[in-house]
Amino acid sequence: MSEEATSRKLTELAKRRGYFFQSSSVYGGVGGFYTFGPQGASLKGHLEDAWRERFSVQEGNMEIDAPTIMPEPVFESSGHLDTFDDMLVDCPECGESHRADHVVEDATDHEDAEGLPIPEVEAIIAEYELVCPSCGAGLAGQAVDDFNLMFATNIGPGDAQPGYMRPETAQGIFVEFPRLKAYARNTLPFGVTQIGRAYRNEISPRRSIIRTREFTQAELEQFVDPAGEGPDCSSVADVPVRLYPIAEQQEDDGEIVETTIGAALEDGVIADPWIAYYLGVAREWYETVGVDMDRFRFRQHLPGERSHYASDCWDAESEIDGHWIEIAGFAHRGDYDLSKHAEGSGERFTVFRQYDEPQIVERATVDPDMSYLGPEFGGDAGAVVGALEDLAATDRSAFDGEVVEIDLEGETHAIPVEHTGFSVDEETIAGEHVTPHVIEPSFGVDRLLYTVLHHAYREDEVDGEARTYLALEPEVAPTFVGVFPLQGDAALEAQARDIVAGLRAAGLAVTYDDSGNIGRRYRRQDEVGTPFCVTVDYESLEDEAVTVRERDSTAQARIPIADLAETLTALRAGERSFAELE
RNA sequence: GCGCGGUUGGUCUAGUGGUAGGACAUAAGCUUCCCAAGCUUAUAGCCCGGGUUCAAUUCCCGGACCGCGCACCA
Repeated sequence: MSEEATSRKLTELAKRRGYFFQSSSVYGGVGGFYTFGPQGASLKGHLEDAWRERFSVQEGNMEIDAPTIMPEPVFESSGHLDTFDDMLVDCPECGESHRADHVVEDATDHEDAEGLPIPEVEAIIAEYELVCPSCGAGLAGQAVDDFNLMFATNIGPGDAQPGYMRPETAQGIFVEFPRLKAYARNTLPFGVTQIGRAYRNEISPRRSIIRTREFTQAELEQFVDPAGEGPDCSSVADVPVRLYPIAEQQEDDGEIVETTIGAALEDGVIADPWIAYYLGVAREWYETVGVDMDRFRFRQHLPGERSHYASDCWDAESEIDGHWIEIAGFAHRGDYDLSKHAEGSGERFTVFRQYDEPQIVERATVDPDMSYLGPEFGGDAGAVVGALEDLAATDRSAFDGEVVEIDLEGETHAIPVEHTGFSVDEETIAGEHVTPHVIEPSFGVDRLLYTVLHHAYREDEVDGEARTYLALEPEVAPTFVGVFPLQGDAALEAQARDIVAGLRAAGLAVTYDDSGNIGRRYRRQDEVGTPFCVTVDYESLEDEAVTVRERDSTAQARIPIADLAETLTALRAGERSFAELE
């Protein structure tokens, strides 16, 4: 079975069984938008719940939920308005599309064509008679198109307040940093998570739900003190990982390095301990939700590949269709975002770091006697005060004599020191304001869901009959247990419905099915990945026990109805294995 | 955005200038009963717009969408 065949079968299964499908297709559909059906919405919810539990709850981080539309200044500061904006020019001969700014930069002295207005770029192309990099045809006179990957909108009536659909959930966290750090009681490190939708007006959405225009991210912004210690990595030191670092990618025969988090950190393959820590946590977590570790690796971004904000970045990649796709990114964003928002908003995006020991410093200050300076200097009095303050900070010896001399617009003035209020005092400095650095593990939920389905897809034979099933982890499977009466019989149906009610009351996701023969019902549940089925037969009416059947092995075990909820709950939690029930 | 290929019930697919057939699935009934059994019946389809034609699901043009390649993926 080729990988492409799996993709086709999975897409068909996803449509037919309600995992995901093209959105708005009754109106012809729209590219890059998918609806998650009943099974898909449940699976996605379970994946999000599992992520929240691991990365928010277990890490002691805080989760927020920010708007998907934000006003223009947010994206002016974040850089998305400029760098998310491409200029494209089409070749009239071969039809190839090229980045106009790159064409200009490659062939002329202009180094920052991206910042130029479009008419100017068009003029440069005409002036230099630039040609298509692919076929050499002249590009002069071709229109340069402006394309920003953010969806634009207007907030309120008219166009006075432009806004954009967020292209990543991260900005919703960054802009609220001043308030969030207060919730963290002004102490680093702390982490903030968010699970939500993000939007990118992709030129060409492709490959099912791998690249869409609306997608779900689960992001964690870990705010750390740049001079602080890293996290305790001992819990992840022994986690085995497959790494594809820059050095290996640049080799002709570069290979994936099999190592552990601890060793990679020690060898410097992973530079930052926070990145290392979260790579370890992520690797363990991915395995619990059903990512095949034989088709999983961490790949480091090449220098030219990194985002405008990142100093280092590792991607988690899963193998699908024989291709590696990015399912998470772990970026070191430095203080880029917080500094930019501090600059853009004028607010303070720092945390006060207390010194272990307060520092005592001598500080020379002035407290000028304005009743003297005012009459003496009139309108220049303010400037004189400024000059005195500067002088006190830079050259306190100037105040040693009876008078102090200052320069004001080329003229020298002598001011009696007694009127300057000059003094040298000891000042206690308890700490300093630091702009935190940001470590950002950013997960693509849709791509994870696709990976989990792909890695769970199985075909086998049961009693000579072909079978398709999804070997989903019980924790994330949309339906946990199917309950069937062995045949259409009022007594069996009544007991089966009692069992359904009991299992639902115990918090399990249950489906009831009395249609068709028992084998057909097993196959239905196999195909959507339900891990267990319970069948009520005539003996059940006598002995108050039912048959529990496991999806992957099709093995069966007889369980008393009284123990059913408890047994199934233990199976879901992984506290018991099915084999020990048989 | 460019190039190539494609679009027929829920899904997969056959076929045609005179509006379509199958398989699976679904529903009802009979029968059977622990792994997709059988019989009967039912529901349900030619992506959209324009052109050519007496007549277009079919031919032509445009569009939407899907797949692949290029470009793009901050």
